[in-house]
Amino acid sequence: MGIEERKKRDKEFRRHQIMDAAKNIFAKKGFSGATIENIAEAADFSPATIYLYFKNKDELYASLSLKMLKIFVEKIEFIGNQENLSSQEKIKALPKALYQVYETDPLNVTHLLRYQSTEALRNLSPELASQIKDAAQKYINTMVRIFEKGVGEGVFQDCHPVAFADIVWSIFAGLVLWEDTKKGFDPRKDFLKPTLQLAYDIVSQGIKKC
Amino acid sequence: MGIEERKKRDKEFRRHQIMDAAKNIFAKKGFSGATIENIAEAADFSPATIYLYFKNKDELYASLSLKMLKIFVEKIEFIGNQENLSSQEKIKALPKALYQVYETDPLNVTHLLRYQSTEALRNLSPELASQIKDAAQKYINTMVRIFEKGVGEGVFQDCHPVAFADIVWSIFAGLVLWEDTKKGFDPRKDFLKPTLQLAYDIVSQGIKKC
Amino acid sequence: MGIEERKKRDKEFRRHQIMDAAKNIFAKKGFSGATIENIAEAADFSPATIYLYFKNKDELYASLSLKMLKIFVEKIEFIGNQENLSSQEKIKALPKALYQVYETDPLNVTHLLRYQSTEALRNLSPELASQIKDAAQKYINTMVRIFEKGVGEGVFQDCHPVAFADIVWSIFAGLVLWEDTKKGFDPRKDFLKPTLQLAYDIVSQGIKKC
Amino acid sequence: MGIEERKKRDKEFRRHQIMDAAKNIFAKKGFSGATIENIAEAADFSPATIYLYFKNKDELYASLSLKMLKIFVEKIEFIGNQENLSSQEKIKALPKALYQVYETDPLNVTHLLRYQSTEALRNLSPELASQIKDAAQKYINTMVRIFEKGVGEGVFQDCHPVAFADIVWSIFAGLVLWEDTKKGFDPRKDFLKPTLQLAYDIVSQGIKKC
DNA sequence: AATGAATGAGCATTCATTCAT
DNA sequence: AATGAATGAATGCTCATTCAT
Repeated sequence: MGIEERKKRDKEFRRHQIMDAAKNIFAKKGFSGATIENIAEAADFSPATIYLYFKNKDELYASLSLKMLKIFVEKIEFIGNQENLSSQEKIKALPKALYQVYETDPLNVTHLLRYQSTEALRNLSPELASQIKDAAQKYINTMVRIFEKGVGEGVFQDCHPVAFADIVWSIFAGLVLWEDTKKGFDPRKDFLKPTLQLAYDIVSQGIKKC
Repeated sequence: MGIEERKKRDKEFRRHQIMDAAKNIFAKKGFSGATIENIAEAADFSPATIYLYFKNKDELYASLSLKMLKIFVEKIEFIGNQENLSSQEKIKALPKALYQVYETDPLNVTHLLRYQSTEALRNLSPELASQIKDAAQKYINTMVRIFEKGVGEGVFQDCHPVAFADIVWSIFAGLVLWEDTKKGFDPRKDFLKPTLQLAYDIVSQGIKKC
Repeated sequence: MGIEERKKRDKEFRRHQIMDAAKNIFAKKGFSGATIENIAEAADFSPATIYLYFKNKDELYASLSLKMLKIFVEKIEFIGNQENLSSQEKIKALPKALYQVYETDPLNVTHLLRYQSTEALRNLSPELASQIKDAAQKYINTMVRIFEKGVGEGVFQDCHPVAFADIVWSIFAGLVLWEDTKKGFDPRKDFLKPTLQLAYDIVSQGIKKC
Repeated sequence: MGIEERKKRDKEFRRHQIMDAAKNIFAKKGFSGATIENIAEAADFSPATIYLYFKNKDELYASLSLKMLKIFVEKIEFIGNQENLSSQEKIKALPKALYQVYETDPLNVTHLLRYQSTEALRNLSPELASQIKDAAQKYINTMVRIFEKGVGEGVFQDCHPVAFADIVWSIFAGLVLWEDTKKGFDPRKDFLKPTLQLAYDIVSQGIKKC
């Protein structure tokens, strides 16, 4: 009993060891720049061992994405579940929450957002693909719920709630990537935080029922 | 003299021949999926010839991006210059204009937006890099001008104009990529146009001075 | 004692379990196409377990060959021992007998004949190698006896009996492989049986003393 | 004109350079033992260059086989065309001719015969496959012609001529492989030549009309 | 101007085999 | 006896890029 469990935990632990290493390497070198050997080395394993834990490079990368995605979803759900916040306040809470996740690991967040849907994410095992889809769906559901409540309360204008959820996410993704682009030209500049703030201010203002 | 000019025109013509071919191949196969040989073949040249016109694969790709970017800038400038439109109307004109460009060549636009700032765009020749920077700057200038005019007229709330320009662009980029992602899961769905519309409606509403 | 024996039998049983599985996998995928993992799975063991019963992949393969070889030898010896057959008739009985074995498991017979002496069969453990050699020797002895009897009786021409044994075997091997080759070009054709018949008719005619 | 031709010849020359190198490496290490790198090195080229001349390892190997096959076919056709030989004599001339080719390059002949129809020879480009098929067909045609002439003249017994051609080839192939096997057990022994002789003596005797 | 020819450098993945448990 | 876990070693093939002609 104890043995079984310990083995399982060990295995899970090593899986994470690999994912951690991969996270760093991918962030540093990009998806195609990173080699399995790099990752293996960083994880203190042999390349072949990586394949005991992940079907292939794509799935390893996708696992990382999924993990990140889940963190985002959690954050959003947390906001959605806060009974003491008004719908307005929930929208206003978004930029801070999203930025917090971004801050944890800027490179990987940027990466996730950029490669949201590259070839790398096609050809995944069905389970992984559906897990990713689930996470995305959860996000949408939460955002829709927040929005519809506001509409029901008469504080938000009535419009397509899923489209709204899309917009909220896209603003975040778009800004992260765009700021990244700009940083490419001039590395000193980093206005992501205030710009995010502004963007969601505008949005929350823009959906208000006058 | 005439000869000189003809030569130049010829050269420019062949450059475009290559870019056209490249555009299709990149769109079809993605950046790393496309090979110089593919492109050369499509352009009816030998691979080596490509290098007479472009320093390397990255620059070829970046040239394409630049071209697309210029089209966007043009469109935006055109809106900015329309004297008969109010500041409000100019903002409202954005989604249609941007979507029009998108429609021209969805794959390449998506591609441009995704790889805005990948490694591919580092290591460019200084000229090309600065040309891209210029185009981006032009876009920002135009958008800033539109916005500041509205602020001056008291119809827009006062906030950082460059941040506003960033947001406007990011919404577009973000939505295009996100819709592309969603299409990856369910190819039938394509709500880019109405969602863009809604997004800019919200924005134009959100920056209005009450 | 009883326990000892039971253990031995069990072990032998599992050995055969593996060999059976291996036979199928090798036949289906060829020697290099087959993986120990494939075989282990088919035998309901883990790969590591295979190595408790066979030194390595080569030996596992060779064990199979040996088994097949023994079947051939048996058949030939059976013919050799039939007192009621004349030397002539014994030669004439060969094609049917050989074909019968072939029929049992065409893929594995073909395989055995093709890889009779590949690298796979070098590096064997001495015991296995000598067992294979023994089987081959037995075959030769039997064939030589048959032939020499015929010579002694004055019905066969006098020639080198071992060479004769070699020829008899080679015709069989050669035809099996050649028919296999031809089947590669046109899978419908399969004339092995009549061609074997004809070949041994010619031989038995050819060695007759006029 | 001269330039074109010289280029072509050069190219052909390098192709042969590679084939020569490959021949040696394949013979020394076997098909799967040989690596492209080995071959490239032996041919004084880079691995990538090999692929300019051959689609892949399989085709390179098959080209070698084809070459060898053509030599065999030539030899046989030469015999078939010799007007001054009787049908009997033609059959009797076979072992010497076949052995002569064998002697040129025993390793490769053995190899060809062993892998006549391995996976390596599947997946070939249609041209190459058909060339090989053609060569085989030519051999059969020649042998059939020889045999049928003998039948027509009343010196050979009447039997299926293609089967006869198959047998003739199979005896050669079978004996070469079998002698190779035996050499594996005891390298000193090499009785291929006399055994071939004997085999075809038996055959020519066996098909004679009494 | 154009290109045929050549290549260096790179890389995901496979698998037989070992060994601690 | 059985195996889960780990790995060393191996390799065809691709492709951007260069350069002599």
